[in-house]
Amino acid sequence: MPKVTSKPTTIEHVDLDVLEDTLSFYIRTMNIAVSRDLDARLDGCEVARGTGKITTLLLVDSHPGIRPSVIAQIIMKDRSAMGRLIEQMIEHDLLRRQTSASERRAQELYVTPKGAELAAMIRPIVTKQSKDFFSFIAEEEQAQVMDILRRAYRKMVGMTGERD
Amino acid sequence: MPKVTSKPTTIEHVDLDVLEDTLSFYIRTMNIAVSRDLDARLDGCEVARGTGKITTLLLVDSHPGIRPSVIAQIIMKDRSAMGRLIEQMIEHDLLRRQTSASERRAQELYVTPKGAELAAMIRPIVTKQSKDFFSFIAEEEQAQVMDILRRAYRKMVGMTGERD
DNA sequence: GGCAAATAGTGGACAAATGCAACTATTTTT
DNA sequence: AAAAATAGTTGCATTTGTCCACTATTTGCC
Repeated sequence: MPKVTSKPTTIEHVDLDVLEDTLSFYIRTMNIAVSRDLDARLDGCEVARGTGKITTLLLVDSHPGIRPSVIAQIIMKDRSAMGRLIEQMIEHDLLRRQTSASERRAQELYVTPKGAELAAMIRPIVTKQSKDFFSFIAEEEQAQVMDILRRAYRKMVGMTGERD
Repeated sequence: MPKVTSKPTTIEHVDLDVLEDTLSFYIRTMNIAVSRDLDARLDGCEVARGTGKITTLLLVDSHPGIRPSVIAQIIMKDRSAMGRLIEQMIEHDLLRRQTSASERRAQELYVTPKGAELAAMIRPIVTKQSKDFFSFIAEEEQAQVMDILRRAYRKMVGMTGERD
């Protein structure tokens, strides 16, 4: 039974119905905002727009030889979307691809010099953007949210938490 | 300086570079997952796919006469995107539109009987989906995250926190 | 009163992203 | 040796978002 209010003409008189208490609503909405902001800061940077490019670049940079399918799992894309993303980044001369010697079905990804340079440039930007964007949340609370979401994420993608 | 690990073939040996500590990464990633899950549950429901339809329906239902532009602010879309969304929902006979008597530039939105019915059906689904999806996070922590994100969201869209 | 600026909504064009399903190549199972 | 699983590719249809220009109405100012 929704509480009914009439003809609100400004946002201040609106309540969000059940969405008010729905975590998914806030995740979905904050996503739009934070993504937009990030795109704005990375404007022209060859890795703007859409989730994935940044993660892919950083991941390949710090895990030379990593496979597309592994990245796909991490960013939750299907293989075809992943393939296109990589194709795009190869055309931009950020990545290089070679089929694995041991597993000739699979590929190994490497950054190009240009890719490495961009990764180095982007790393601090991404970190700063997140901090800045959420700056109206206290550091402590940011950490808290992140900690919780990190655990959720890890369970979801099946990371066990062990490092190598 | 990224820590370099070589050729990971499974997700368990991957660390996320700086993204590991980047709140925006988790928001963006969880968004993909939660949206997909929601779409799956609402399959066929006329309001699946993409942020906005659900929020719009619930909002119009609980605020009869609300304006498109107000909803646009809430879900962070531009007016043209909002217009198309509404158009679509009108075609599906979920909403009804009439120009405001006092402000002939503006419109007032109302749910149709079918829209009201759908809203009633959807409300519990949305709530449950969020709870279920995040069920591997303790209730308490869910509430904590939600509380923080809610405040962030409100600041962002310029809600002052007063209710009507 | 009348003109300029702001606000609400519409419409078109265009570039991307997404998801699905079919297809090849390689490896593993049985 | 055949069947099933895995990695990646390709094509297609759908959706989405964005940008920009355009109309209508209202408001503010001179």
